[in-house]
Amino acid sequence: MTRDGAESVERALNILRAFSETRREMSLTEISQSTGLYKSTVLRLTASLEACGFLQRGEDKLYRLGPELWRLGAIYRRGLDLGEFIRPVLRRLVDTTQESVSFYVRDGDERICLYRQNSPRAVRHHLEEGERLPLDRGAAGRVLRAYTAPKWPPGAQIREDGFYISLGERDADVAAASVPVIDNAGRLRGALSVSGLRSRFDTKAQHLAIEAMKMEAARLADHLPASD
Amino acid sequence: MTRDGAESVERALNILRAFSETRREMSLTEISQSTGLYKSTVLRLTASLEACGFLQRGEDKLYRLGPELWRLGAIYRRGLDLGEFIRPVLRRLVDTTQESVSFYVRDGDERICLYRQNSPRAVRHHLEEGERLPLDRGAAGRVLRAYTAPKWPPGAQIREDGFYISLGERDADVAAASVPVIDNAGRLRGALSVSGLRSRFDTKAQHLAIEAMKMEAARLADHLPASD
DNA sequence: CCTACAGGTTCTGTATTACAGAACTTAGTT
DNA sequence: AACTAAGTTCTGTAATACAGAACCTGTAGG
Repeated sequence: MTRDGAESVERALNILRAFSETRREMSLTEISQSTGLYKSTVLRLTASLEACGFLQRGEDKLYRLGPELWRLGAIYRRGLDLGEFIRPVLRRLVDTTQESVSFYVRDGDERICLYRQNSPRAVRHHLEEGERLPLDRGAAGRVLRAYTAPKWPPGAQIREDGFYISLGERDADVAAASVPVIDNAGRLRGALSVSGLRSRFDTKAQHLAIEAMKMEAARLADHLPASD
Repeated sequence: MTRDGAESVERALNILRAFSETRREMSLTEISQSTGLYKSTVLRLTASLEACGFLQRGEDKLYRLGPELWRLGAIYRRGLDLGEFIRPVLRRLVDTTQESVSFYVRDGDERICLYRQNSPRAVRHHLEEGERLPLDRGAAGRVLRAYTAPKWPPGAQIREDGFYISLGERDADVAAASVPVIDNAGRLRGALSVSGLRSRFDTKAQHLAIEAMKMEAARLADHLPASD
């Protein structure tokens, strides 16, 4: 029994959460192994998920995520109102820096990578859209925190600089630089981040990335639609 | 008790489904009214939804959809692999026709509007992405059925024509034209559809829309990434 | 300042449900 | 034909989720 909720609901949601970019389809047995639930339990829970449009089961017996997630994900995304403007920016930044570029927003004590454009280079920092990362580590995390928690002591310096560079904070081989995206109403909408191999991301590359992101962030400020 | 599934799971999923483009946030009482559940039941089910990232509750006590839906919706969308290619097409078709343009896929006995670009005109056919519509009515529904149910008698003529025009099939004032999008492997990927006021959508406008959609569909065929 | 109302939260007895897990079915492989 | 693995069905029972009353809190109006 869960502390406040409904155990069977969380079991069903954990079935959904077992899907990922690399696990877009799963058999009954794979779901059972992944979630630790008995197959008969999985069968019963997936029947409800299918009935409500959250899962689909093909004639091959494999389960895939269902269209209701698209609809709800689109509602969530439109609440954010950003993709249309952010994606082209990320592409231009990849062209300029030749490194991977992301856009993050804060969610509680974490940050979420909403949009991502990976570097064309074979050796690159890999990350998936939708992934959650800590707030207290990594360039984008610190930038988001600096602009959303005014009383956080290190935030003053970050706001003064207007950017943050992390060298191996989350992963020893990865370096990243990040700048905030603030709209014309003065509200933080998220953080842009360029990340790549630390050995490549020298002072010159850092400077180039920061200037390019600052320019794009300023452009975005003029174009972002007002949020609610 | 549900026939095959878990009743509490379906209740929780119905809470999620109560959200829409026009109801992006709801109070506890609104969710209770919308779903017909007791407030204490809603409180318990939403606790699980929040714990798993499917809902968020602000300090204003309002519930909003959570980031896990973005992540799962993105997985679903990337499974489809289309948005990147379809959206620019829809914009060009809106420019050409000055009417609303959609892209649909079949899902069981329904079709889903995956992507949508509305007409800039004040009076226009409105629809939301993610919405489900019948398969047996409306231009896109018939096109999808013609290419996915070879034995459906009216399908032969539609395949021969390569398009379908509906005049007031779903809504008396709305007319639509639709063409299939078939990739280079010969697989149907969905249907493009232009829709607008019937009084405006005369023979000339229909012809223009169909030719423009056919051209775009042919271009898409060369660019669509292979699906699984 | 007091009262009323509406929304949100807590609590609990009990009927109902979801589960574990065995047994069975089906399909594929050797 | 035998074996294995995945999927499906079944059921006794422990555990759960629920209804709905009671309570709490904040706001508005008199």
